Amino acid sequence: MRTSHAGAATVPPDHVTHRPDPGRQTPGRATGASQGPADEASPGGPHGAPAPASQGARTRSQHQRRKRIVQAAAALASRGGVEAMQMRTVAERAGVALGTLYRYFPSKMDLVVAVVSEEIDLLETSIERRPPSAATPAGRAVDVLMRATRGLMREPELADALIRSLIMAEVDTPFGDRMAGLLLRVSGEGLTLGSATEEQVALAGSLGSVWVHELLEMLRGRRTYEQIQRRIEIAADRLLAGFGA
Amino acid sequence: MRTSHAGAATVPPDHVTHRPDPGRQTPGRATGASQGPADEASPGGPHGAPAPASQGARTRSQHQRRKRIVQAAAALASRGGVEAMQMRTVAERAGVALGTLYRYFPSKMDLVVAVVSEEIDLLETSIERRPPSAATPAGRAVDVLMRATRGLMREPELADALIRSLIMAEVDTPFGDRMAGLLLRVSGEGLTLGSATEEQVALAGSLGSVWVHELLEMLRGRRTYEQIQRRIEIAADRLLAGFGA
DNA sequence: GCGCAAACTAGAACAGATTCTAATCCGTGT
DNA sequence: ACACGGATTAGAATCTGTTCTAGTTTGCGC
Repeated sequence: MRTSHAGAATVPPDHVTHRPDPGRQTPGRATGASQGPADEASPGGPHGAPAPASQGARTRSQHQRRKRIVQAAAALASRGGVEAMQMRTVAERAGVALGTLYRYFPSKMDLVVAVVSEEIDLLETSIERRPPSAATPAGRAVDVLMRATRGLMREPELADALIRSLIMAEVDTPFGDRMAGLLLRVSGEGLTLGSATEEQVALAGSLGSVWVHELLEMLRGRRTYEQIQRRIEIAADRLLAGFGA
Repeated sequence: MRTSHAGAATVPPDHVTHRPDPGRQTPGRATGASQGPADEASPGGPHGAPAPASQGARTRSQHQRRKRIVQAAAALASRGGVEAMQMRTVAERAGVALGTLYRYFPSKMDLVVAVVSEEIDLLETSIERRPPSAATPAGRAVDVLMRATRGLMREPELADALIRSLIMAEVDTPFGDRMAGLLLRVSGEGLTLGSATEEQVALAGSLGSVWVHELLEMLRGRRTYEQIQRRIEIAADRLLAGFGA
């Protein structure tokens, strides 16, 4: 059962799959949610960081371990998709016990999310290094989205896996908001999720969801890169009209 | 392994999950895709109908059987979501053997898709019976989408399950196009997927993906009905501007 | 009435995710 | 140096989707 445990331990509970959990009811043992007295509300760095517990000693090797895990996962996923990224295999490649892997990532989805996070980090870095130069807000947004699209296209297996998981994930880490923020940032001058109007945030979010959808269609083989570009342009032109400073 | 069989048999291969299948490689036995000499390219009615083989005799009881299965599946899903809709259980409730269930629906996803199809049929029927009356194209589209939203909200478990599966499904049955067509129909006078311009189709599709995304957010508990409505209105106003006859 | 092929059935078998167990490690406080 | 608790580990055990097997049933043409 996926009844998420209350994040308790001195470990890096990197999970994100929480959900209201509307009375699941897997027969069999009904382990009451409980276990560790130790508490701590994961400070939550940028992406779900390991969040060292109280002290901070073992943290070092734990960071390494987490890194090895995500790395192994990404490697496996990049060829063969999520299916090839089997928990046993990941654990093996990362040199940790299956149980440990599950301690770091309560579910496969959490692991996938971690990998996706890294990808998004990469995109943001790329954007910083070479900001979109188009004249219009829509143009800049399209630039960013297509850049991301190209990046994902390079490893279709991984992309497919990640995008799907991303959508499926009962993620607490709003990737949607992250993309919306990114789009807002490149669209208007000093726009941010904070300073933008509710309408602007909604519109940026909408563009983001259109992009994800198109991406999905492409991965299904129903869209070519060009078609996506065209569609994103069409949507962006309307959704982001009048966003310029 | 999900290496889809070439649709061969005198049965109702209701599947839809096909995918390029980029070299899967489950170890163990590597059963060569083969088995039935009988062939037949499922005529494919509206939604993936049972598609009787050559004759047409046994079809009757098969229709019943298929109906019982989908019904059982929907019932289970409506309380407990996809997780509660276990293949074994569905087969049991429908009074068929697990093997038979798999003959009708090659994978769980196919079953889910069948259930979703019924839901969409319901929506289309509802629209016909009581067409949206708003004055603007956007208004009518919003009307339709929010009506669908309310319908899905009634059975959150089922909705969640279905929407997710729908997105995930490597469906050959483009639900997206179906929604887009529906939206086009209520937006412009004689608009249809055929008569609309490429841009219009793209825009209707975009609105559809925004809706799905918002729905997903709602199911994740990050949106209220009102928020969705507002966001859909915002997006529709821009995306469907100038759609009137 | 007989024989065949496809559809069905019951149930075993497999695979991969997730959970559980018992024993060992390791860093910290004493 | 010693005890303690959380972190790890190897591996068994569960759970559920999917596949496979062997035997039975059913509709049809002869």
